[in-house]
Amino acid sequence: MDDILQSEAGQRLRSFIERVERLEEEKDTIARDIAEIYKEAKSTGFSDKVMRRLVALRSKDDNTVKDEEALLAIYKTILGME
Amino acid sequence: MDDILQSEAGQRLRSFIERVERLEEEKDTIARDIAEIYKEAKSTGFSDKVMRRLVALRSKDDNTVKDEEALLAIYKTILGME
Amino acid sequence: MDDILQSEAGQRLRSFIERVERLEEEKDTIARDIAEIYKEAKSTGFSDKVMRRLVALRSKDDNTVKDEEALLAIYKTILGME
Amino acid sequence: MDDILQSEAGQRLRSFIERVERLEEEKDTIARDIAEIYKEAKSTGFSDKVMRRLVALRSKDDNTVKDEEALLAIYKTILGME
DNA sequence: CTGCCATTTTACCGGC
DNA sequence: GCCGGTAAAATGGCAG
Repeated sequence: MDDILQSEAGQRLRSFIERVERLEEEKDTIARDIAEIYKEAKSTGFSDKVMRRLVALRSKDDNTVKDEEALLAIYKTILGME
Repeated sequence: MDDILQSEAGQRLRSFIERVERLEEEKDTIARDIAEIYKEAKSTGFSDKVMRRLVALRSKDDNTVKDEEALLAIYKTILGME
Repeated sequence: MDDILQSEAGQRLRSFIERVERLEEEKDTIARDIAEIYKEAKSTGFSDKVMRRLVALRSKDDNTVKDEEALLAIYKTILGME
Repeated sequence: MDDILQSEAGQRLRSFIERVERLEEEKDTIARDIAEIYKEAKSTGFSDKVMRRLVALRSKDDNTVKDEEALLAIYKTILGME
């Protein structure tokens, strides 16, 4: 079994996994930080839900957003949702 | 409208949003890095899918995993899944 | 082992699992049907993405929707997104 | 505006949406039924979490599962996870 | 280019 | 009322 653990392949796999794990940890930390901010904002009276929508919105191409909104409005009209 | 933009609340909201956006950017970068590693590993002959499962597995509490596995085995037996 | 398979508990577990599986199957069938409709709609020129938003919208309480939209508009103003 | 509401396209859109909504309703009902079963099973002493894993497991192709498990075991060995 | 699969994100619904 | 976990939805990447 030693030969497997010490093998080229084994060392490569181990390296890949460890690199991923380190990055995952960083990612989780950041995700937690983001959650913290929303929480803080919420406790100040802002809606975290709406803030999330806002952030998502800002990250998208402007024209795409406009187009979709326009289409949505049309569909609403067709369905009589004024 | 200037009063809204300049208001305490306005400045706080702006600050929250900008902090989130900065962190989101970092998170995306890391996510890309992780994807890169899996891709590289895959091109070396490893299964990225199984590697992902492995990473997920290692991130969980050992006893919890053991307990669930044990229970799962029992249920399988009961159902005749060998 | 026969005693486990034949036990009260075993029979109950089996029954639970089988009932779930039957329902899951039905659920999947319906999900597929829904996907079909969106696909058909898309091929007729409608945007499936916008249609999904529309359906989601209609399933929510009107006031909730209105309130969120209003808040979003306010936040946009604060951030100078016209 | 009447022409839009009465138009071919309008009627088609309306029909699509309504069909989707009807199916979504059915889907929700079934989902509720499934939740009920798990709840009942749990109150009888079974782990709903493990039962869910079991159901998921059974819904997958046997060989795929076997192959992945085998590979996972190999990777674990390589990493010295007993 | 389209459909499929996996991942991520969001919403929901329990328990505490 | 908050938080955790769970299920659903949406997005993005991959293969055919």
